[in-house]
This record gives sequence, structure tokens and C-alpha cells, in this order.
Amino acid sequence: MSSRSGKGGGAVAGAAPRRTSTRRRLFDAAVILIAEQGFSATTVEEIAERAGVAKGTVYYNFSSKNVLYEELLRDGVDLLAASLRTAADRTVAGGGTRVDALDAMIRAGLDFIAGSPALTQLYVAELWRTNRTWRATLTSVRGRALAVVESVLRDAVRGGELSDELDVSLTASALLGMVLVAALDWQSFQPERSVDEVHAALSQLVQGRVGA
Amino acid sequence: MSSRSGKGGGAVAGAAPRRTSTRRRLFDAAVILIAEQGFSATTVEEIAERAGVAKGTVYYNFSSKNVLYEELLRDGVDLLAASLRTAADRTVAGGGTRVDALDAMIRAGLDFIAGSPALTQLYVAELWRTNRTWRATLTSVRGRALAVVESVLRDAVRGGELSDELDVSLTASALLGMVLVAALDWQSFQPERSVDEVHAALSQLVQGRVGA
DNA sequence: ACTTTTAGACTGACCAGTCAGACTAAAAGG
DNA sequence: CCTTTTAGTCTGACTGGTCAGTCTAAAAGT
Repeated sequence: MSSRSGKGGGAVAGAAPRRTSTRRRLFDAAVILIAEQGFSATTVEEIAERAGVAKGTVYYNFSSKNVLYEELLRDGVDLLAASLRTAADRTVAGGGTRVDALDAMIRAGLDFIAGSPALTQLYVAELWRTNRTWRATLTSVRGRALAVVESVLRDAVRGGELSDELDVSLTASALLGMVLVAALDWQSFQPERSVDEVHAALSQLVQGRVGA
Repeated sequence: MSSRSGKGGGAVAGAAPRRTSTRRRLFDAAVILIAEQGFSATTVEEIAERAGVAKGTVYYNFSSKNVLYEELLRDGVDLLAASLRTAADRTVAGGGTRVDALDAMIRAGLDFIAGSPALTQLYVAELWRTNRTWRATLTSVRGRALAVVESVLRDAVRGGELSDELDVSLTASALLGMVLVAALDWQSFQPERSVDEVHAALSQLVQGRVGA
């Protein structure tokens, strides 16, 4: 309804039909509502309404509520993984150490979560559930985010910056958990803090200025 | 249906009516199911069935599904807070430093979560939701757990063990998050690890042997 | 021409919460 | 002893409402 989009004048170029933007809007609506209320408590009708489309459109674009949700999760994690990867690569390329890269990833994680708290909330709420249909989706999603952290840790170990007794896999999951939860907690319960304050607190924790 | 229970012969001693044990069983059933499926996706019928009682019994004991859930949360957090507090106090009483106490709390948290993963899963899934009815319950629950960690951090700062520039409130929430998520991740994705391995990885992280 | 969206009525399943009555003690009465 | 009575606890069929998913004919968009 109404104007919107445009895409310029003629050309058309063949790709990106209207569908794409509808799907985007459905994702945006769904992620907010599901983060607030949970998956089961959110109705398809609500999602459609918030996206400004008819209920039938949801089913024209996604075969079921479940599928909408799965694609939403996959769509979201790619953004996070990409943002972590970029932060790490940029740091190393700019002459930083691997530990600097780790710190940059913490920052990138915080920025990402600040920008998409709902998406993060939704991951955290679903990731460790045991019985779900989309367990496979979540496992792969988790793997993609962790892989980035683990690769930086491994590089640091290889380069001698970190002890080779470091348990890469457990440390990566603890780091990710620390950032996720600290960020959510910040947004929910201490929104008056700046991202710099949060970043500083986490940096200190990781760099051993807490218990030493 | 059928026989069950008994309660033995005479004495009885006056307290603990049947009700108490029914409520206990409903809590146990509910925490498992809700952790697996989420609150909305779990039916009262299911909870009743798993607890081995009729649906009506749930409503005899709790005024609504929501109330059952709230009482369940409160019931659970007291156990965690108590266990953290005990670990910290015991360490300090035994001549340990405040930093040792912190480490002991990490261990206590891991043990607790290993023993009640469902309860933990459930907290993590609900704590940062924005719109919920039981927001007040969850806020108070969070406060009770954080208060223990914060008090140990504050003592350590006061005693000069930690820098007085430490952001106690943010650090406490990051620590708690780190333990929660690392423990859940351990249970879900790396169950072959021992609690000692996980503890060691977290200890190292906090004690600065990661990025230094 | 062809794809996408609309509006909303409809169905079949499912579920929170209710209610009238049944089942337990264990005590009171005979 | 054996029989009520009583209070507390539990039962499960039932009600009223909600929701995922379907379907249609027409409109809009490209």
C-alpha cells in the first residue's frame, strides 16, 4: 500500500521483485514480536499486521510460520558473523595483534546487539532448547558465529600470543556468552550506560584486570 | 488413578499436607516441559500428565498457568543464590581471597546448572523479554543472583584485591552471563567435557590468562 | 502477460480455565 | 470396634475462545 520503494525508473533489471521487500518487512516484524512474546505466543495475523500486509501474503511468501522463523534465524546470524569477521580482519590488517582483534570483536558484537537487540534476544531464548523443530537451524547458526571467534583464538595461539593450553572451543563459547548476556543485560537493565563503558568492562574482564 | 503415595502409617506430625508434594511435582514437571518447549507451547494438560495428576489439580493448586510459572521462577532462583552465597562465604571463611571466592562461585554456578539445566535454560530464555507479564518477577530474580556476585566484587575492591575503577555492576552481569551461557553450551553442545575442564577455561578467562 | 498482494470468511484443532461431584484421610460419635 | 461427618484434595468432561493454515475472486504492480 502507499508509495514506497521506487527502484528508480525503467530498467527493472530482472531481479529483486517486490517479493524481496515484502519478505524483508515480514522478517522485521516477526523478529520484534517473537522477541517480545515468544514464538508460540505470536500469531501470524500479528506479524502480517505489523508488516502492513495481509495474512495471505505471509503464506504466499513462506510455506508456514515455522519456515518463516527458520529463515529469519539464518538471515540474522549471517549478519552477526559477517560483522565479527570484518572487525577481526580489519584489526589484523591494520597491524593489530590477535588479542586486539578479539577486543575488536567484542566491540563489534556489542554494536551489533545494540542495533538488533530483538534478534539477539531471540537467539538466546531458543539456542539451548532441547526439543525444537528447528534444532538443526540453531546448531548451524551457533556454529557460524563461534567459528569466527575460534579462528581468531587459534591464530593467536599459533602465533604465540596465547598459551597453547588454551581450550579454544570452550573459551570461544564463554566469550560469546559473555558478550551476548552482558549486552542484553545492558539494554534491558542499564540502558543509561554507553557502549564504551560496557566495552571497557568486558575488555578488562578478558584482559585479566579483574582477577589476576 | 491406581494406588500411589501412601504417606506411611501413623505419626504424620501435623505439617506437610499432600498439597505440598503435589505442588513440588507440578514444579518439576513444568520446569522440564517449559524449558524444552517454551511457556506458551506447553499446555497445562501436559504438565498435569507429566506430574501424574489431573488437569483440575493444577488449578486447585495454582490460580493460573501464569501463577504456576511465577512461583516456579521464585522457587528456583533462591536455590541458585543460596548456592553462590554459600560457596563464596565458605571460601572466605576458609582463608581464601575474594578472588578465590569469585572462582568458587563460578564453580558453584557450573555445578548448579549441571544439576538443573532446565531451570537455567528457562531463565535465560525469559529474562530479557520486554513485554511479559512476569517482568517484575524476573527482575527481582535477576537482582537476587547478581547481588551475591556484586557483594563479592565490592569486598574485593574494598580490600584492594581489585582496582577501584572496576565497574562492579557491569562486571557482575558479564560474569554471570559468561557462566550461564558457557554452562548451557557445555550441556547442549559439548556434554563430553568434564566440569573441571569448563571451570578451568572460565577461570583462565577471568584470571587474565587469555588476553593479557 | 505474469507475478504478487488483498481482504477476510472459514475450518478444524487445540487449549486455558471451570465446575459438580468423587475420593481420601482422620476425627467424632455410637 | 464400626459408622458417620467433615475438610481437604483431586478428577475429567465441558465451554468458549483462539489460531494456523486454506481459499477465493479481484486488484495492483512491473
